[in-house]
Amino acid sequence: MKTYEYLQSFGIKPSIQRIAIMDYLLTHKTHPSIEEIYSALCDDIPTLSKTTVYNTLKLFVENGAAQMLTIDERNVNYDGDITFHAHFLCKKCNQIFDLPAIQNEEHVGQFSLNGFSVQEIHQYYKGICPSCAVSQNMGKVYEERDLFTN
Amino acid sequence: MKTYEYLQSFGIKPSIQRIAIMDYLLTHKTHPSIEEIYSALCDDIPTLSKTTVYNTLKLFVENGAAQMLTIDERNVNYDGDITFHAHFLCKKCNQIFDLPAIQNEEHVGQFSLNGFSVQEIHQYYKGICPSCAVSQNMGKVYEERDLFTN
DNA sequence: TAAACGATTTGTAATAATTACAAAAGGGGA
DNA sequence: TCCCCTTTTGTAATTATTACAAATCGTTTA
Repeated sequence: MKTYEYLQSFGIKPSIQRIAIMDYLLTHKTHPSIEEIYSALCDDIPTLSKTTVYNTLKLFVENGAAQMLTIDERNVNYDGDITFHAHFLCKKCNQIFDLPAIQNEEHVGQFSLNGFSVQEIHQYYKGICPSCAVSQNMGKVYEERDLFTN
Repeated sequence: MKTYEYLQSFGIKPSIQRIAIMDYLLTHKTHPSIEEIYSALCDDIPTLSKTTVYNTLKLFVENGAAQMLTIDERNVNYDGDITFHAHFLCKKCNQIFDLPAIQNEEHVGQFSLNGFSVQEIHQYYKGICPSCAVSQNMGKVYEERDLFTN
């Protein structure tokens, strides 16, 4: 499906900017921030305003075409993948990764939990990602070697 | 246990400010923001600086005496309850509530998931809380009545 | 084709949260 | 009391986000 049709399927009227932003979300699984999207698209759309990126992503979220992640305390991130999955934030490189969610049968649509009307579920993990764990261990190795060389 | 002993049990050297902030966290289950804590304690400690509140909560989190919640995109919130539980953010009143977590056996301590070294798990729900749901329905009732009175 | 209208985009300015940093204050031990 | 280290404080800077009005765009209508 073409991106402008995809937007229309969420009731969103397509525009150059909206198509470009949704395209970016669908082809970059990096859970980008506003800044990342803005910087990346500035080359193609030199007149692009950061306000447009804010407005557009707000529109996408309101229409269910994207989800907003609040895993990183520094800024908000966006995900064009609206299927149910968990996210992992590496405390070292600040990258966000997809992980399978702890399944519970109730995750489809709106449901009630202890009297609370739940519209969204977010499962966030924080820690160290595999590649940062490697460089962390390399650091340890260097430290140990230093014990001998000193 | 007195609060200064509680802090010491996490390796935190007590001070007037640290005790007051931890006391606030332990007696207010509102998941307060920096601003809420600062405003509340200004009466008792008139010289209190907001920077101290930031520094202190960072220290608490680093020492495992409190947890930082990133459920609200507007600001960070803190929780003195360090037991494993989920959180619910009401999109209407922006209050945060405790809910039981989806249990998974791995939630104790650090563990590995798909090669990712997990140090923290957060389960966030977003939607409408019971009391806001009531006022929302009342709004509907008023609207319906207006259909007749107009 | 041009005028008109509503929706979208843009740029700037304001707001709000957070961080950086250096000076001041506090709290023991010698 | 002096000294040293830690903690606190205040201010300024930075950053993310929002508000808002002007400009632009697209489409419809005359």
